[in-house]
Amino acid sequence: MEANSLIQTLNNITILSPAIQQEIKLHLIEERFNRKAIILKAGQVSQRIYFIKEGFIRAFYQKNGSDYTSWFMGQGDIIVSVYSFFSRKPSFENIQILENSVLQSINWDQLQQLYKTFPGFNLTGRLITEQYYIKSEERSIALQTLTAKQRYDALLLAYPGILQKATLGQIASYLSIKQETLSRIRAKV
Amino acid sequence: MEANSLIQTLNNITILSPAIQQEIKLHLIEERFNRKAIILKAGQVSQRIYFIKEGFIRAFYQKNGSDYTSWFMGQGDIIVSVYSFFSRKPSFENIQILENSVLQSINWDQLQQLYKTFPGFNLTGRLITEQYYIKSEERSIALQTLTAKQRYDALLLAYPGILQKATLGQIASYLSIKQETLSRIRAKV
DNA sequence: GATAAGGTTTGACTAAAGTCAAAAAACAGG
DNA sequence: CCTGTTTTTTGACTTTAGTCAAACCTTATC
Repeated sequence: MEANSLIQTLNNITILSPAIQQEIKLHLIEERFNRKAIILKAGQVSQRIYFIKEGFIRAFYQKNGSDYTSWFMGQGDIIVSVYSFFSRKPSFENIQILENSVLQSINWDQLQQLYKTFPGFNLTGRLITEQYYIKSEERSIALQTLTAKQRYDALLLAYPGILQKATLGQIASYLSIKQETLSRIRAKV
Repeated sequence: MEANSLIQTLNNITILSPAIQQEIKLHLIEERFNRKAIILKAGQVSQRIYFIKEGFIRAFYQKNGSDYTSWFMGQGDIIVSVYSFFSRKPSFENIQILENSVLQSINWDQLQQLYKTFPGFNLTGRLITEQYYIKSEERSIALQTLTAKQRYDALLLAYPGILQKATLGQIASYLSIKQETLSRIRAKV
């Protein structure tokens, strides 16, 4: 089995039967995307759920004329605009490639078909959603209980190469501070 | 069928077969809890997932010597310390009754048994988790894009009776501001 | 209905982050 | 390697929220 593939990642969550694996492989497509490409635009309904085989990506939304980064995601992560993909409503967020990436994906209809054909596959979907829920909760806790400097340090720890991939403006918006503030935090060592 | 019961709420998400409904009813217990009772203490592994038939509840955690309210929840909500219940690790948060409540609940083993016996029930679990994920995301967005006053107004709108049930200290900690700041926001009308 | 405990408000001051503008540095293409 | 664009830093100033302490309410209880 190929390293860093979606199938392998799913198998690490819970073993999939050969039949499901076969069916997933049948629909999975692999694509390359270049830096700065937008793979989901706000206003569109998210149609595909992606797996990052290689690369670095962010999700962001705009409000009151500013950008807010929701997430950074790297190799091995599953990315999707949860709200739009699952509710089938227009997305409020954009998904943007930050470094040339190789993504595997399947579309909504195919995923629903998988759930229908293999009810037990809902277990995988549920576990992934639980994991992402916990991540989201951790983010809220960090925003409430850590200083801006501590959040910055934690981000660098989680994504060591991030300074080469994202701009300080993007990072600041993820940390919930202004770029000037981040610049001053960095200056102070 | 009883109004505001867990079974009814689950059926609104996706229709359950009579067999699953029967099995759930078999394990569901209903209990009354009084104001100030703690139904989950930090450090314990969360064993039960609750449905609020009636009442008002909050989850909070302690860090750096302060209380942080994670959630307020009312009638019709399903409550659980997601992290602890699903990972089976000690909870970092407490769940506290704010007004006398009637809760229905089942324990972890019984829920897993349900998932095992009825693989399609994972669909319900997945959809609920998706809903809660979206709520968590909305919370982060509110924290990033709304002023403290706007967050306060939104909370009052979501839970009109909250001022009679929770203290201003609890509300302030949910809004991510100090009690004194909330007091001043209220004074300025 | 006096008292204590819990909860809320106010005041004076401090700290942290935002704003706006401009300068400096880094980068990308021709 | 020059030039325009984007990104990052710096400065002066304002705004918002936090801190600590005291005073003031409200509620429950004896």
